[in-house]
Amino acid sequence: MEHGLKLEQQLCFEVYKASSNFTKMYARVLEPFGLTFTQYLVLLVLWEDDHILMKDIGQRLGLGTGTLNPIINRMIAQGRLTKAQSLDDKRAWIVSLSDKAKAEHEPISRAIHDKLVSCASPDVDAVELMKNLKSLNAFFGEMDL
Amino acid sequence: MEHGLKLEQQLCFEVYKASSNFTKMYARVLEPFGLTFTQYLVLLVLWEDDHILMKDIGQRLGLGTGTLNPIINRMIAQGRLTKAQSLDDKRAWIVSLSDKAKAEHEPISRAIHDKLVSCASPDVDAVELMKNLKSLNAFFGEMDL
DNA sequence: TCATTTTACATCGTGCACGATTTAATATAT
DNA sequence: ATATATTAAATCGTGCACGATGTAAAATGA
Repeated sequence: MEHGLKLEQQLCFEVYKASSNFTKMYARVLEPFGLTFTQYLVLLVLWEDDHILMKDIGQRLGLGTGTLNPIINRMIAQGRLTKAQSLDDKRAWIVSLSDKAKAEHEPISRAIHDKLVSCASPDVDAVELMKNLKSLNAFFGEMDL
Repeated sequence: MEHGLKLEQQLCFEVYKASSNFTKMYARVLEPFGLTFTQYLVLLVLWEDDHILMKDIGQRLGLGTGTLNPIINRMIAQGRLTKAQSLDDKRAWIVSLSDKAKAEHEPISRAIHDKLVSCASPDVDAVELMKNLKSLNAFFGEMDL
């Protein structure tokens, strides 16, 4: 059936564009801090739970070691994170926030918040959109096809 | 206000994950054809309108020359596309489908369609989701902040 | 006409994102 | 107890994605 295919094609493309648009918007806000969007996501995780394992960060963000390891290393080089071998399991490494990164929580969150407020659109029902996206992602999570 | 910020943070992340999930799903279907998701998007454009300029492809997909040029070159190397200098404007290059790429339209579309049908979820209201995403992307398109 | 600006494309450097492979540590299963 | 398997990270290669810069062609303007 043509119709169903076409709809789904457009859906994947709209999601693709929305992700690109969000990333660009965040990139502009984060640029003065010397942060990328993905690095910001790592900080979001650690601001919520500090001193966690690489694998736990990867699991929360849906990123593998091939992606996450270089990001963490760059953030260590930036002086934002530290990595320490776990005593319980010598394979595992515990990632922690530096004082600098802790101090950045407030100003960065404010910068993002200010941007979102200044952009608020009445045409976009964020609550409804979130609900649909969560269903979609939950669905993807369960199917591993 | 904390609440508004938190919602938007989650929204950008849900969009980010949804895009990643779609890309992975499409990648698996396209892998037997030796195509990436982005290359498939280029084909979607050309299957609709053949013999168009680089800049028009870039505009439709929201990609700049730094991204698009290497993709087009790889697809030329694959024998899927050809590029010819425009006679009207010697700066511009016209991209066209090879016979191979035209012949692939049907089997690739069917493979994608079969995958989507086999995955159809009653929990996801695709129509509603599309509507919200289109509003969101239209909004991004108008603000260039 | 001729200098200036704009446009279309090419190139470069950085940073994801992914799958595949490797290495070391731990768990398991005889 | 020891071979096997699994796990946590690191590494590698490919392919986006983006901004910045370069180049040539075309459009603009005094």
